[in-house]
This record gives sequence, C-alpha cells and structure tokens, in this order.
Amino acid sequence: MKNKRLSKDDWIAAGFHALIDHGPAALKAEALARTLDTTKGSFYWHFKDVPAFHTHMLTHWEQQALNGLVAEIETKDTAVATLQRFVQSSKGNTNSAAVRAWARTDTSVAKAVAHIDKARLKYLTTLLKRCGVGNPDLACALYAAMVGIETLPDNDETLGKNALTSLVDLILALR
Amino acid sequence: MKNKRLSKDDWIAAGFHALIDHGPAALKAEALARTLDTTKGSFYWHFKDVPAFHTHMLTHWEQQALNGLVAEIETKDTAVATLQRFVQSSKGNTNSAAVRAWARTDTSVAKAVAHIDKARLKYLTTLLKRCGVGNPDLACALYAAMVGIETLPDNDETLGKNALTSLVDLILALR
DNA sequence: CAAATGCCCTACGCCTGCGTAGGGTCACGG
DNA sequence: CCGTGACCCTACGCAGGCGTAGGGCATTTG
Repeated sequence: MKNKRLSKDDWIAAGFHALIDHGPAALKAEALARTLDTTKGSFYWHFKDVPAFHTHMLTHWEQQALNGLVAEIETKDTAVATLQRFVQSSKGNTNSAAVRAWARTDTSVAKAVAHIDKARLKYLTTLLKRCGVGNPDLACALYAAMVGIETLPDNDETLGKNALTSLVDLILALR
Repeated sequence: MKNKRLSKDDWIAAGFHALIDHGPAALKAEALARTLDTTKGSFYWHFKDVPAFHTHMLTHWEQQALNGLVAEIETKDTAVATLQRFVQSSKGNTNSAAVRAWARTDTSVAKAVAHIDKARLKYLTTLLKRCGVGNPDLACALYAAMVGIETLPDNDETLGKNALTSLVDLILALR
C-alpha cells in the first residue's frame, strides 16, 4: 500500500470507503491520508481544499449513477424482465445509503440525490406503464420500498430480496 | 430564551433539533450551548460527557418510539383502519430519518434502530395477517416503503402520502 | 437570616483538523 | 547527466471541540 504514487481517483475511492464505513464525518484530509499511508500534502496537491474534494466525490457518484441508468434503459429485453432486474439492482448499491445519509448534512449532496432520484423514479414509472401499470403512485411506492430496503440495516439480505420480488409480483398481478 | 435554568430534557430537545437540521456532527457540547444561549458548563453539569449525552438522546428516542407502538397496538379499531393509520403515522416522524442517518456512524444507535425496526415490522406483519394478508414478505416490503418515504427528500409530501395509500389498497385488493 | 445545594460561568491545557510555505524526491526528456 | 515538473513530506499558525478546576449567583432549606 505504501510508496506508491496516488491519483485523484485513489483519494475518491478512499473517500467512499470512509463514507460507507464511518459516515460523512470521516471525509477529512488527514484521516484519509492515514488510511492511504501518506500525508495530507498529497491531498492538497490533488484537491484545492476539502469542499472541492467533496464535489469531486459527488460528481463521481452522480456520473456513475446516471451511467448505470442509461445502461439500464438501453437493454433490449421484455419490460417485465427489465423491471425485475431494475428492482434488484439496488442491492449492490451499498454506497447509495451512505450518500443518502451524507445528503442530510450537505445541501449540494441532497440536490444531487434528489436529481437522480427523480430520474430513476421517472424511469421506473414509464417502465411500469409499459408493463401495464398506469398508476404513478405505485411507482413511487415501489421506489420508496427500494430505498427503504437499502437503508434498512441488514436484517437478512434474502428477506429484503424476497420482499421486493413479492411486491413486484403483486403489482403485476392486478392489471 | 436566555436567563432560564435548563433541564436535561432541554438539552436533549436541542440535540434532536441539531440532529435533524445539521446531522450527527452537530451533536457537540459547545455548539449546542450556543443555540441554547448558555455555556458548556451547563452541559457538563447535566451530562458526564458527550457519549453519555448521546445515550440519553438515544434512550429518549427509543422510549418514545416504543410508547408510540404500544399506544398503536392498544387501539380498539378495525384492523384495516388501524393499518391505514399506522402506515400514515410515519409522516410526522421527521426525526426518524435523522436518527437512521445517525445510526450509520454510531453502533449503539444502529442497534437501537434495528431493535424498534424489528418490533414495528413484527407488529405490521400481524396487522396485515389480521387483514387477511398472510405473506410476511409483503409486510417487509410495505415497511420498507414507509422507511423509504421518510428518508426520501420531500419531493411533494402529498405524493408520498398517496403512494402509501395506493400501496395499501393494492395489498388489500388481492385477498 | 444563614447555610447548603443546584446550576451556571470563566479560563485553562490538550487534541485534532484546516490550509499554506517551503523544501525534498523521483521519473522522465533532452 | 542535468534539469524540469509531478508528487509528496514537514512544520507552522489558526480555529474549534473536549473535559476540568474553581469560583459565582440563586434558590431552597433550616
């Protein structure tokens, strides 16, 4: 881990590790430097200051989320199968909950989260409509369930997974 | 606001205000003292140290949540009406999302949240069963939706409300 | 009224984090 | 082989939070 030159992205990755493991309060230059076996001299070489680092992390996350959505949209599959996969896709997002918690203390983070929430909800709404479910409130409820599953502590990962599939089945049953 | 003697509960209330408005990082003795127009001398009179203050806040919150649940259980009403009310009851809980975010940085908070989540989910499961819905995964999904609604930024409060009622209607429609 | 107790203020030493200044080291191209 | 630029280290001053010592005011109690 030591005696290696670092890049911006190394710091950003370390930032997300710290955010996930210890919350937004761990996004400090000196603390991150310790985990990277270096000093904050490196940090202040790559980033102007701590807020600049934060915005770099944020745009990185937002970009990644949007890319995922675009890749999702461009799948040529049946609408129902796409829906199933999209609903399950939130399981891997261990950072999504961390970013959401971060959003409570930083306005620009909150704005970014609201932005991609809006996009994902819109996509889910049209996806459901394509499955024959026209009620947008149901899309909202399903999206809320996805968010809830990922913010809930891990009370059995399988339970949450079954919960979402059961919910999708229920929604698709009444058409 | 000034020249008034403070109690433990005044500090705890200020703590929750700070937690909701600025996140867990705002739970500091000196910062809270400023908002209460006093000094940290008062804080260290009422509490041994900052962690002790945190546990006081936590037990206060846990107690309140459990009391709410007990009051909920003891209502003599039809099962369906009780379900409707219970599902809507999460709207007023503006602190619930803040505590959930706090739980990500403090293990004991996480344990407390997991505890009351388990209790509420169990209650919701039996409530649904009493309404004729036996699938526990649906209870889990509905609870996740409640949690998701309160952690989502306020993209129209009415939208979220309609989402949950629509979801409950859907669940009750298929029996 | 006097004394004791509850509650708060001030001032201090310590630690941690911020951002900067200035210098060091290593990898290159010439 | 030398310089140049990218990258990192060290040391500093500043700010803010922690917890404590010791004293001050006010309210209750005898």
